[in-house]
Amino acid sequence: MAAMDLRQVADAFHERVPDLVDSLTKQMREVPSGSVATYGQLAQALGDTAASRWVATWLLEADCPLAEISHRVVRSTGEIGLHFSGDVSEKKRRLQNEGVVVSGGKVELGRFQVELPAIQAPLAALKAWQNEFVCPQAAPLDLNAVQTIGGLDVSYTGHQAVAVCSRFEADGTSPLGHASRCQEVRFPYVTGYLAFRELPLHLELLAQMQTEGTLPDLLLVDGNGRLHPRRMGIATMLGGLTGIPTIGIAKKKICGVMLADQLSPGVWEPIVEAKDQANDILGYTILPHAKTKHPLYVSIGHGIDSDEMQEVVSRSFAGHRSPEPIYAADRESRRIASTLATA
DNA sequence: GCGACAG
DNA sequence: ATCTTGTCGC
Repeated sequence: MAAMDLRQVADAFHERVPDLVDSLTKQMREVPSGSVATYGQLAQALGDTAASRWVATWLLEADCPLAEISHRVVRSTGEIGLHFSGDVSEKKRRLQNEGVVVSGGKVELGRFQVELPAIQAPLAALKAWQNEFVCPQAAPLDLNAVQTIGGLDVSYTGHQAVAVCSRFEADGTSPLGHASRCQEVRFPYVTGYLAFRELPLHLELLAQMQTEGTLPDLLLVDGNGRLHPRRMGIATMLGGLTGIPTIGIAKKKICGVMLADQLSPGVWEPIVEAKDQANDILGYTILPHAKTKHPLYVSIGHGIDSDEMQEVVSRSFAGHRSPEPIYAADRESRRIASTLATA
């Protein structure tokens, strides 16, 4: 594939990422005094109930611009839930002041729940993007032609994020150095949408590396690839956007089930959507070594097949839970993030 | 009560 | 991911 201009790819992607805080703010204006909405209802209005936890935690943040009306958002059970002041009775007081009846710690939703007007649902649009995204045809990977492998990870200090790409030789365990990029992050973490939070960083970093001539031939990405509710995890989207072969490496399972009953150190076990779909392998789980009880979840990103993926990841293990490129990127990004903490 | 889902 | 003390083990 002809080399992509990653500067342009990064700009185009950034352009398409919506501002969820803006959308939530607009929705909250539709919840008047004397009525309530639920966390899930607001998330659904944004396009996916998967965002309900983010809605709840965002409204609890001390510096949230919506704090003064956050008492109007309650749980789907009618329980009033938590309040940013740290005092639940304060939330109850505010609700009662606005005419909302709270009895037994609960609000009668049938009587007080607001009806939200259907508007632009940013998460629904992103979900559609994931479903429709087609990775450009990639040339078959020649593992012997791979010179360098990169590990990509991100650490945070508040809303400041630090992305690091750790470069390694093709053996997967010989370090060559790091490249890093710091940036403000607005998009929240919502299960299934990690790409929209972290890809802007990764793409900026890779565009920078392309300029320096240090772009790796293969990338290990923190997060999933095909092992994703819509088969479009961050590793897959990154590979499709850049044309660089990618592998997704996750420490926790996002979906699917393991076919086998047991896990043995060093053995790759397929993950499928359900046990009656054994022919459609989404990814693999593996215990890197006998010392760990917690497995890794590895899946194809883009431009590489399962055998090659297992070969590359297996030879990148060196005593840590994660493959060395990911482990190194994790440590370096945390180091830099801790540097920014008091700055 | 059960299930639990990347960073 | 981050917030956090001590504690167990190489």
